[in-house]
Amino acid sequence: MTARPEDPALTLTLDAAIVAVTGSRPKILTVRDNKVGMPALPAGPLGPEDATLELALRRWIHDQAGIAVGYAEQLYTFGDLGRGPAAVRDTRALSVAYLALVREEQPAADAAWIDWYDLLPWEDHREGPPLALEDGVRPALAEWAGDDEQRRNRVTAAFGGEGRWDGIRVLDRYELLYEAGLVAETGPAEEFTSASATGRAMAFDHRRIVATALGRLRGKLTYRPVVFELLADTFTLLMLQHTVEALGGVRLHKQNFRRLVERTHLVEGTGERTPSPAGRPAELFRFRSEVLLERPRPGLGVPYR
Amino acid sequence: MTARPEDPALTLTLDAAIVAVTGSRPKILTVRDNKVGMPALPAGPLGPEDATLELALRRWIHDQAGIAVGYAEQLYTFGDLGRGPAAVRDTRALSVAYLALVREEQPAADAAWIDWYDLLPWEDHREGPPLALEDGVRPALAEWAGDDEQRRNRVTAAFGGEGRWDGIRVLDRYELLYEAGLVAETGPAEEFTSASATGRAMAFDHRRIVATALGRLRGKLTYRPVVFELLADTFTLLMLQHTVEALGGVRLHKQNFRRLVERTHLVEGTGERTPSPAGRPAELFRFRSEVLLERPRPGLGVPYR
DNA sequence: TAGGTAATGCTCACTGTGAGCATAAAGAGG
DNA sequence: CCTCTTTATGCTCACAGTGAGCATTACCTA
Repeated sequence: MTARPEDPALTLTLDAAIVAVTGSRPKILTVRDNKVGMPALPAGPLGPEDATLELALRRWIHDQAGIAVGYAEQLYTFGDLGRGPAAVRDTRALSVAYLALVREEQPAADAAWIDWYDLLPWEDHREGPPLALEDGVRPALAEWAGDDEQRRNRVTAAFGGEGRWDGIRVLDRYELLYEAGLVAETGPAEEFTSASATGRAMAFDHRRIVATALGRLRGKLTYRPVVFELLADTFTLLMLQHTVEALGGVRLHKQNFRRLVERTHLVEGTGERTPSPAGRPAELFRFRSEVLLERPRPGLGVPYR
Repeated sequence: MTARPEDPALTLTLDAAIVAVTGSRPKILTVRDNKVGMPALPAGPLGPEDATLELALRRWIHDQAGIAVGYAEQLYTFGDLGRGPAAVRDTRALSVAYLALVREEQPAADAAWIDWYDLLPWEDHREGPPLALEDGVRPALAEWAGDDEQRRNRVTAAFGGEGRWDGIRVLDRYELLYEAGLVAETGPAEEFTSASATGRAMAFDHRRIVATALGRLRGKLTYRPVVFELLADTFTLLMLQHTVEALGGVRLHKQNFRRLVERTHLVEGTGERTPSPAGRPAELFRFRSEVLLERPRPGLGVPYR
């Protein structure tokens, strides 16, 4: 019952969900996979020289895309049989997925930033319950579930009942849609090809990885000040709020958000103010890294009811 | 920038942190590693037939230890150079670690259940701040940090300042102790060999995995009803409380705990009562799985101040 | 029958949070 | 200069959740 290496036919890649927020748009970096013709997550190898997985990730992202990753966090390791490019389908394609945050939408060779609500449209509730959800996904799921109580319960758990929406459960929702054959990756590709109710498809299981990343990020917001990894050094409270809203997929009460941010001492005002395009100019703030020492779990959570 | 398999000298194992709670004792299943002479986590291979990593894990745990795992969750993938058994040190020893929960301390061949506070003594605050922490770890860390503000801050962040203790940060704490050379795995093995202030050593980086598991489990308690995976079908509220306390490493206010459990409708009373060994007999409760449909994030969190 | 040990009920103060109302400080257009 | 528009900012109120205790009830054992 000790370690016993096996399974020689094994390939390993590091996949990265590289996230940036531009204004109110959360973006994710994708490359075009020529074989499949769909956007894919950038992936790189683990070299024999790399001391740790995370260092390997940072190395190849820097080498290949010229991006210096700030925050990085391991997400999940995917290793189902049959995943990965067809070329290696006879072997096991293992991939360790990472979430990486960068401050701006940096230009990268051969790559494109995609709004991740184009990939997961039902996750954006900033303008109220999205049509993609109410008119697209829910009815389709209801039909899929039929009278099967098991299925109905799973739908309820993932997508919530009356007024309930748990922003964290991104992966549950994607997996349910996948199983129900409602995403282009499984279902009838024609019906849902692109930008439809169930979003734009990605290569392999990459959309699952994106869903994992979004869920993890939403969860982490609450107890770690990760938002600031996505913002410039100084920012207005509204910019901060927009960033949190973009990630959480929910709109927040402005005054209460301000109160929360100030009460928790997450930021400190620089004396400066922005030349505002319209309206009263706002003060510029910066992240107070000292909070990390003062409170146990500093963060800017989104209150999902 | 697409997937590009590499690094052929790669071995993969699945390591499992199998957890049970007996009364008020959280336990973890270990095997004896004869090479190193220290307890190790059970590990198994990923076979070519295994459809998913989790199924592989369940398969070999069942085959080797005769244990049927209830809840299982992927924890983290470890792949630093130089980790793993010396025999494979020329290759990369990759290990995908899982957390698994079982209902009772089941007997298993060639394996032993260890109280995990023997491994991480500074994590048990049920009887107040543990001596291992106040008299052992803190002074040693203070000495290690010296005047280095960077180090002092890291100590504060992980171990908390006045009265602050974040139960979740188990891994941060272990890693800091590791880096400070205060655990037997790195430091002078003589001083801290066993049951000392910095706990019992394990083979390889397995104590790191245990720390990851404990941290994850403590976090998950708050928003998923995982405790019930560790309890029998019916239980008294005190048994439930003891289990939560065992995992959280903190004592709870009895009446308030009861109020919380009842208000959230996590359990329902069976009419039955326990023949109590002493005192008034308690009602037996069972988990109400319907909560999963009723509230977005049902759980029994431990309020770390 | 008294004492010990838990289970249960209930109160009170305080904090955090959701929702609004109201005011201040800019730029743009007349 | 005055007014309108657009944000930023201040402040209040009600209410739910939570930490801490006090008090009472129900069994068992000596």
